[in-house]
Amino acid sequence: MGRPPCCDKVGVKKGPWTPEEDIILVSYIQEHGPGNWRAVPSNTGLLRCSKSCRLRWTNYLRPGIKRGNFTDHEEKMIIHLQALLGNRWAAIASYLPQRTDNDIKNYWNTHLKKKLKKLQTGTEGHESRDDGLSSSASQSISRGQWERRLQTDIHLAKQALCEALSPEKPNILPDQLNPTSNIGFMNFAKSASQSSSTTTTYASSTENIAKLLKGWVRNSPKSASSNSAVTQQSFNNNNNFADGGGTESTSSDETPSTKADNKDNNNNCMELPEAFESLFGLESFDSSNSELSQSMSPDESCSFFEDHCLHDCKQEPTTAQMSLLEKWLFEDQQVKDYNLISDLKLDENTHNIF
DNA sequence: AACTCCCCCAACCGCGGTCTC
DNA sequence: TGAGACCGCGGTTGGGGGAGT
Repeated sequence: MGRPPCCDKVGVKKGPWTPEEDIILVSYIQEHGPGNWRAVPSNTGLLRCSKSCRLRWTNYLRPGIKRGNFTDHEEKMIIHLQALLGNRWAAIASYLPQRTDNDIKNYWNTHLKKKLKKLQTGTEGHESRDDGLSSSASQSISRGQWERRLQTDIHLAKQALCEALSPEKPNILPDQLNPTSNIGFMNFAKSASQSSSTTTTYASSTENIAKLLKGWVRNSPKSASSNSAVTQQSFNNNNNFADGGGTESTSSDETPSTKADNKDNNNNCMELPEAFESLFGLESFDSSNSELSQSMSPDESCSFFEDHCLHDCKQEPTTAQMSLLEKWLFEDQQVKDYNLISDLKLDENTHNIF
């Protein structure tokens, strides 16, 4: 193991990206679409490793990233999902499409961990261990307890999915959706301007780059599909919608992930276990939405959304799924929180973890 | 005003998983 | 089938900037 780092070559630049580099990268992606990162440095002349390029794109330059403060809803969702999924930031990020996994991770580490820890020490009246909430919340839950909860979650997810697949279920219009579950594509158009208030001068400039991409995604056929790089982060990466299904890959650039996405997209009619897997494993779930572009205007998003989510196979309710999932997450939250607390307390009692 | 401390977040690192040949 | 290449993820770092003194 221990593959040598990809960036230890002499002459590879590290550190903060400059606007010039960003423009070069964005221009290249505009032309070729994201993916095939290996080729990016050589083709662009950027003195960056492929990884750095990918990271810069996925965490910063790609369209639709919301910056700035997390809403209460996002915060609760993160807390809840973290308790459920652990530190699987990419998975968590798939529920918060405007946020990158890195953002969520940072937010957790810098805010939520402390906040919950404080809350916990406040309610429990004695200090907790110093190993952080993440570990206390997720690691302290014994595997058995976690699995028990998971069983319950599976049941709830199945119920939600059944409801979601029910034909009687009214279509959920995008503007009725919860802002965070709404994949951000409705709000995307606003996001750049909104977020600009919380970003640095340079960040603003990159947002401008992202804004430029708005038009690009709409106009460029190539950008539509390629997406390998963004697939795993799926929801986050809604710039790949243009062909309406991720069915076309960028010529020779089709990557494994692209194929996986296509496969996922073709698996819309899921059996329940798969559906569950999609809900928790997220890949399928994500990819079904990965085409949705945050680069769309709200109106475009609505129509696209309706076109692709409501008529496409039994996939109808991508948003409905999301909505139900959230419903499941939050309407049930009190119960779950109670369970979590109980579990944590149980752990505390039985394992003296705190 | 100068200095120190602390926080935040962009970026890096290393590993595991997957794909290709 | 196995080795190498590539990608994505999660943990960690460190520089910039704000807050406090």
